[in-house]
Amino acid sequence: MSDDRHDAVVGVVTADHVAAAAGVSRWTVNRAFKKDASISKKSREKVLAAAERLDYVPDLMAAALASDRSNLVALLIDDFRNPHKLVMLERLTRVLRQNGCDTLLVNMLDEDDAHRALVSASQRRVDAAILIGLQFDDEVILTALGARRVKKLIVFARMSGHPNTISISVDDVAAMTELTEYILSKGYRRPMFLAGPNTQSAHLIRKETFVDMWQRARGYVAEVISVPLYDPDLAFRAVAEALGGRSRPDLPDILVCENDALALGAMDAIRHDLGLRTPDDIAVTGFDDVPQAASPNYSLTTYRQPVTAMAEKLVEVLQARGDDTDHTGFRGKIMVRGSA
Amino acid sequence: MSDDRHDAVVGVVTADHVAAAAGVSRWTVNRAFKKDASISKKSREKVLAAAERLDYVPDLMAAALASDRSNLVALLIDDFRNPHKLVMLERLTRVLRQNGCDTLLVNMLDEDDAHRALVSASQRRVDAAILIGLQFDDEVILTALGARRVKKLIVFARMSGHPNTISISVDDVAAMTELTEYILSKGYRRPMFLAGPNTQSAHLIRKETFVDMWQRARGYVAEVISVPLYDPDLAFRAVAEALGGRSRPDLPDILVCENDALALGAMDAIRHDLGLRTPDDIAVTGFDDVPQAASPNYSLTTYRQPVTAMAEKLVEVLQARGDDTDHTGFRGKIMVRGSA
DNA sequence: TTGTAAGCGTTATCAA
DNA sequence: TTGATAACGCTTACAA
Repeated sequence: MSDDRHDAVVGVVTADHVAAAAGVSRWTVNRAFKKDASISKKSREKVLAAAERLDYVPDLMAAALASDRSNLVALLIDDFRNPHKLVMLERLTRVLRQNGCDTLLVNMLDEDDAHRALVSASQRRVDAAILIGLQFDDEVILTALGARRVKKLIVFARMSGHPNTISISVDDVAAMTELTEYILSKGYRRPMFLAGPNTQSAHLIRKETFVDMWQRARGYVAEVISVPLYDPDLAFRAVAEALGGRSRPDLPDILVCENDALALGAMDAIRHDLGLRTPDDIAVTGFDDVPQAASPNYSLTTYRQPVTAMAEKLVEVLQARGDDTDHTGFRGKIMVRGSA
Repeated sequence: MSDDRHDAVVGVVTADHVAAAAGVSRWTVNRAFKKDASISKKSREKVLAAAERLDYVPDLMAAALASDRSNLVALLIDDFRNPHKLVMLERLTRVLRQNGCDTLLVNMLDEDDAHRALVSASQRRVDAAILIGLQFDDEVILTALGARRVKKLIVFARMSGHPNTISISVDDVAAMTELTEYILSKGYRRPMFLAGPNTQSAHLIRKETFVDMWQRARGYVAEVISVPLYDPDLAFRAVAEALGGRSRPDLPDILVCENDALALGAMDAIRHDLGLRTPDDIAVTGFDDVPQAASPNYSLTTYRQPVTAMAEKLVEVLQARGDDTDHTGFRGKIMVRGSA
C-alpha cells in the first residue's frame, strides 16, 4: 500500500487502530502487550501482528496516567566533578533500561535546589527518586525532601540512616576495614586521611573506621584533612597546602583518600606540586575504582564497589510493592595496584 | 487543621481541589499556572495562594498527554568512557532544566540498540531526541532512526549532515584549522594524527582538516593512526603499539589527537609505556578540554567547545515550533597549556 | 475574563 | 477469555 510512508507520519497509532485492524477490542490489544494477561495465544498473535504492521507501540505516558506506575525513575545527582558518577550513570541506566525502566536525569544545582529537583521529578510521576552518591549535606537534602510526593526515596552508593529512605550501598565499615588492614600490613607509619565533605555522619564512616583502626593498631591518631566537595582540584590544593612547607620526616608516608576523585587530585599534588614520587615518597589509596585508577599513570590502589549488583538490587527494590529496608551490606573488593 | 499531615499522604492534589479551595473553576486554576494566560491578577493570586496551601503542583504527565508538548527530551548516549560526556550531561541537564525541560537519559548499549532507544524515548512522548557526541557509526544509527516517531532529532556536538536531523556543533574545520596553525607555528616537523572511529564523514573532518593543512604547509602527508572507539585505554594501546619499536628519529614529535579522551590515553602511553617525556620528546594536543586536561599532570593543549552556548541554542531549537536548520558554526577557543 | 465540553491513550474493574 | 464503563489530570477548543 502507498500508505506505508503515510502511516508513520500521520500522527500516532493508538491501540484503537490496532484493535480495528486485528478485529478485537482495544482492551485485548492492551492485554497482548502485558506479560501475565489472560488472553488466548491466538488473540495475542493476531494483535501483535497487527501492531507490528501498523508500527504501534504503547504510549507509556498515557499508561502512567491511567495506572499508578510510570516505570520511570529520577536520578538526582549533585556533582559532576567526580568521574565515578559517569560509571554509576552508565550502570544504572543500563540495568534500569534492561528492566523496562526509563531514567530521568535531574541535575541538582545546589543544596537549595534539592527540593525543586524532587518536585520536578514528582511532577513526572516517577516511581522513585534515587539520590546518587550525594556530596551535599544529607541532612539538608533529606529535610528539603521531607514533604515528599515521591513514592520511594532511594539513596544509592551512600548510607543514609534516614527514615523514609532506602539505602543501597557497600558496607563502608567492612570495606574500609579491609583497606586499612591492607595498609597496616604494608607497614606504613605516618598516615594522613583525606576526607570529603564533613557534613554528615554518612560521610564520616570511612574516616572514622580508618582512624579508629589505626589508633587501635598503632596507638596514635592519624592525621586528617578534608575538602568540602569531592573535587580533584580541591584535593590537589588541599594536599599542596597541607604538605607544602613540611620537611621530609614530617610528611606522611601514605595518603588514605575517601574516594578516587580525591585520590587522583592528591596524587597530582604529590607529584607535580610537591615534586615527590608515589608510592616511593608518599603512597596513596582511593575508593571506587574509577576507570582512570587503572591507568598506568595513576595505578591507584582502591576499592571497587559492586555497582552492577547494587543497581540490580535497586531494580528489585523498585519492583517490590511494599516498603523495603536498607541494603547497605554490599561487599566490593580491594584493587591492589602500584600506588600503595 | 489536623489534615495537614494527611494532605500530603492522601493521594494527589489535583487542579480540582485547588479550584474548590479557591472558589474558581478547574480551568482557571490551570490558567494561573500558564505564563501568558488571560486571567485576572486577582484570580491568579487567589489560585496560587490556594495551590501553595494545598501543596499543589501540576502533573506534567497529564499535561503532556493532553497537549502535544511534553517538555521532555531524551538524551541518547552511546559511550560513557569519554569524560567529556559528563561535562556535556552536566551542561545540558542544567540548561534544559533552567528552561523548564526535563531530561530522559537513554543508554544506547550498542549500535543495534539505537532503534530501540529511540522507540523508548518516543513512548515517553519526548519533544526531541538528542544524540550526544555519537561515536557509533552515524549512518547506522541515523538509518535505524529512519522510521522515526520523534518530533525532532538533534545531533549535539557533532555534525551530521543527515537530512531530518538538526546538528548543533562547533565548526570543526575552523577549530582544527586554528589548532593546526598553532601547531605549525610551534615548528613541529613529524606529526602523527590519532583519530577515532573511522566510520563516517562526521568523524573525519578533524583529521582531514589537519592532514590537508599540513600537506599544504609542509609538503608531505602526516601519519595517521586510529582507534575504533573514543576510549583512553584503546588510545594507550594504539600509541604503544604504533610507536613501540621505533628508533628515536622515526618517532613523531607531536601527536595530534581527535579529542581529549584519546589524548589522555596517548599521553599515558608516551610516558608510561614508551618511557618518553611530553612535550619534550613528543608533544600532544587534544580537543574538548575535559576537566583533567587542565590538571598539572596532563596540562593538555586542547580546544574548548562552547558547550553552554550550544546547550542554549539547543533550547532555542526546541522552542522553535517550525523546522530548524543546522547550527554547526560555533567557535570555541584553543587552550594552550604545557603539552604542546 | 471565565466556564464548559470533549478529548489525550491508556488501565482498573466489573460484567458478559 | 473478552468487552465495556469509568476514570487518570490535564489542555484545547469554544461559548458565556
